[in-house]
Amino acid sequence: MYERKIPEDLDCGINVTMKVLSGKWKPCIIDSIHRGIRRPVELHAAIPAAAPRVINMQLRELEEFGIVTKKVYPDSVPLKVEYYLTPMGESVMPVVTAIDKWGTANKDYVVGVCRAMESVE
Amino acid sequence: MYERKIPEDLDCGINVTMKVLSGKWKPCIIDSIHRGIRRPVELHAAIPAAAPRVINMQLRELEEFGIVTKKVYPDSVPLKVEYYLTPMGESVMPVVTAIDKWGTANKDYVVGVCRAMESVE
DNA sequence: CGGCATCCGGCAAGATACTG
DNA sequence: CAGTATCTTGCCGGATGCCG
Repeated sequence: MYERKIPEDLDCGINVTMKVLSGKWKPCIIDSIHRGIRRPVELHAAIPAAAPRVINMQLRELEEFGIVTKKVYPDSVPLKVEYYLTPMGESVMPVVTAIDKWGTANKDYVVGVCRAMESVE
Repeated sequence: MYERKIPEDLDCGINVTMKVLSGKWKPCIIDSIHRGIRRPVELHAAIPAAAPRVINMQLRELEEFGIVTKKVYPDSVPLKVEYYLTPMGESVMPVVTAIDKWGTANKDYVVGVCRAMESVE
């Protein structure tokens, strides 16, 4: 669902959620924060494939939508920052959980299909 | 969540689902088919913003993953085709439903945030 | 460490036109 | 109506480098 930029027709509930969750790593990031991974470096360690810059971008987008909040420790050296889910962010968890659950349950199947597709090309 | 093409790291359940649902209109299409909208024209009517070509592309991708099946009526003039959810497709419905539910519940909030963002730029 | 600036490539998706 | 072929484009995200 992470996808491309979203249908502007926000009448449909689906599109509304898409608008907020669209971004290659947003669901992963939300899930990670929910699990207690709060600092950008840690997020990058948890999701190595996502470049720090991208993580940062997506965090700010999520912040704009009130899904996460940023807490800065100004006196900390080196600089320390933490992200938390807001109540609104917590309310999206059922969506993220559903995504994770289906993916986990059907991982083998999907991987199988992917392999088959690759071997054809 | 519809998003860009997905993390190849299919260890994470989230990425697995992303792999299957990524595409600007896939969740909408799945939801529509589930509601009994089966023909491409009807789907286009239901989702006017999605060009027929794109709907077709995404249908084929969903077909590759075994989420939908195509039924052709060869003797029908004009040509008639119908798409159905497979059992695997039905199993994704909880995800789609969760997406729709959250979006519907928070539509006003999200629209509000979007407006605020626009007026700033 | 956190995060902004910049440059660039890829690819999904829009537009259009054409077959069966 | 269903679907393909082309061409074009918007823009997300990857890569690097630098600053506080």
